[in-house]
Amino acid sequence: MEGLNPSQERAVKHFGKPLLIIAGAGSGKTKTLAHKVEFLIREKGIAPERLLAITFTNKAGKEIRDRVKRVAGVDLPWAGTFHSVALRLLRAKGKQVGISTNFSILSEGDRNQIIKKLSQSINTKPETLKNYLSERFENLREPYDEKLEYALQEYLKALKSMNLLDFSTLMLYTRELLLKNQSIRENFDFVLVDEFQDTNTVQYEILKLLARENVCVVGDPNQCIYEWRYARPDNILRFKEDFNPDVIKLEYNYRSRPYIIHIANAVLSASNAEWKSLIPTLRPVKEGGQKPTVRRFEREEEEAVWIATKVKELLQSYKPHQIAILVRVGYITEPFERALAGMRILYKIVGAIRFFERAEIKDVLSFFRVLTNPYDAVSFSRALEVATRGIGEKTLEHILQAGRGNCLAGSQAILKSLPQAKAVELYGFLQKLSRLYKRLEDYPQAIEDFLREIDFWDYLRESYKDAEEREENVKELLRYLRQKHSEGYRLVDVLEEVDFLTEREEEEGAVKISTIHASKGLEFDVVFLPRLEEGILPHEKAKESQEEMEEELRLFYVAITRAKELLFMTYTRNSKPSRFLSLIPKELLDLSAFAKKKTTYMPELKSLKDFKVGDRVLHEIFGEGVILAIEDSKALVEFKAGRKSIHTAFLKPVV
DNA sequence: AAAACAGCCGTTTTT
DNA sequence: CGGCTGTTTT
Ligand SMILES: Nc1ncnc2c1ncn2[C@@H]1O[C@H](COP(=O)(O)OP(=O)(O)OP(=O)(O)O)[C@@H](O)[C@H]1O
Repeated sequence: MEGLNPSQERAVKHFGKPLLIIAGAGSGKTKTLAHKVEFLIREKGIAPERLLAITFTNKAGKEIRDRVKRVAGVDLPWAGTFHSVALRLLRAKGKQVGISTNFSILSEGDRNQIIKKLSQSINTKPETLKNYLSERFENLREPYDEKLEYALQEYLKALKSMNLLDFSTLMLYTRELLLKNQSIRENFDFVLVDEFQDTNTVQYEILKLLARENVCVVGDPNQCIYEWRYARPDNILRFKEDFNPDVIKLEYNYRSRPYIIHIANAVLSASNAEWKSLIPTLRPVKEGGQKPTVRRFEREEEEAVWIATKVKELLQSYKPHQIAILVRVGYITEPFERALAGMRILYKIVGAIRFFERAEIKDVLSFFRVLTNPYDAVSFSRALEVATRGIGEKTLEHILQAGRGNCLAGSQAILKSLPQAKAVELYGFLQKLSRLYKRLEDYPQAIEDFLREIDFWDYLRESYKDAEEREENVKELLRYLRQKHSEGYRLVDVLEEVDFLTEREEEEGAVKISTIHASKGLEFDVVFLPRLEEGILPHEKAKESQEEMEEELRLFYVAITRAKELLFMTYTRNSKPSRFLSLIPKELLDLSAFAKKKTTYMPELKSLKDFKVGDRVLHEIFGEGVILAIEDSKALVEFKAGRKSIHTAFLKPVV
């Protein structure tokens, strides 16, 4: 088995019992999983169509499919996210749980609209209802509030009447289906789950209903960064109890240079997570490398220009797509865009406002959606707004009533009872829609003509200030449709892809600007981490709870461990430097920029925990000890091995 | 009843 | 800056 170390090889060849692979970043988890898929197919005779491989993103799913195709020459139809797998199951067997199988997916934005309306009707904040839905659907909590439960039931009814499913009801009904029809599990001979730390409760229950002995899950709880979305990193602990798996740990990091790994370990040592003892500390395989740099700037423009200059310089030795600027929040990217553009450096933003969530894109797609699912009132409303004048909320209500939810039938039905002007307008629109419908075979051309018929381009110019950019986006969408069409995609396939796809294909020749979240599982030669400031990382909103602060720390860990060769960490004086920076021992950093300016490394910051003189503490290497004195953030500790002065971040309280 | 407009808010992370 | 709300105009 070439290219694998002994532990990885053991994991690949393991068979006959549940397996848990638990390991830190860059230890080859994904690689091992990919090899395991091939091993199962080639050596164990598992039929590819009976192998379920669950990934965190659809992109990762596609990578596995492509790889299996390349290496083993077979298709792997069941590789994808929980959601895409759920979609396929419900399309095939949704009837068994009362779902009509031509349902469409409710987008995030439209979902929020519905939630907002419902929350108004029960006098709560949308946020409260949204959390309630998550508690009930993702976390499988029992009903615990009468009013909210009422709204939830209304929500379910609304979706049902529109023949729509959102991301959480997709999980909900899938679980229901699997509970009802246990034989579905017989369709799969092996189940694998990557990024297991970011699965939530309902997904775990789904896994339990799909898998028995032939199951392998792979994860790193320290890389759980979706707890805010009800991911449960402790599913790993539950898996250990429920499945009694063999456990294989991987400790060698093949990705990063040693300094980077030591920094990542130092950051992690401040975590108080319950699973800490389970995960081996990362050990570098690579050698050499440069110390990661920390720099401070007055303003974000200055920081951006410095980074852009550095990028320019590094482009001599690194490929553009091997350089990434990773940010905590999307809205701080403008200075970097400006600075990079100013230096004629091509860049690509990922994880920003997603292409298919843009208003103008949804405008165009709404016409298709109405035609494939005439009960989709959300899309119909949007379509009316774009293509007609004088037909609004009230008329739509009448339409829905007349058609008992079917927008197209309802429209036909009320034509007679409408004032003439409105009737003419609506009739004209229905005519155009019907012409579009008849030409759906060639949907790219049909929609292009349709858009012209409804004067869509004028509509764009009138409705939006930044019309040019939006025109560009629509043209991009048309190009995308033409490409899909030429690849043999039917319209329904395209709409399905769009529901889950967040990004258009990425360009090879561009530097990446991405959120840290969206960079999960990726790696880059060069990583810049700007704006490492209090309020940004850790984010202001996370400071209220210990759990969220832990997640912020993990986010920093994930960010650091994306880097293979070079890592640059910077902050501006808009705020105090991130407390997480002070977790890193100075010896691991290149701080030369500070030496010149005679500034101290960083202001003293409180560590995540408070210690007093006399506290018993634990250190990873020196063991247990007692604090003799505390100075700033360092503590003088008496260990068996002697007295040491240690940053409190590396100490854990002994209880 | 629908559209246009003006002034307000507050900015996480996304399958 | 963008999205929402309440108000005014058609
Ligand atoms: N045995 C090995 N020999 C050489 N290179 C390896 C080996 N195992 C993994 N690698 C390389 O190490 C890098 C990290 O691997 P991979 O992405 O699979 O790690 P991971 O554990 O999934 O990381 P993360 O948790 O950050 O997603 C990849 O470039 C991979 O090719």
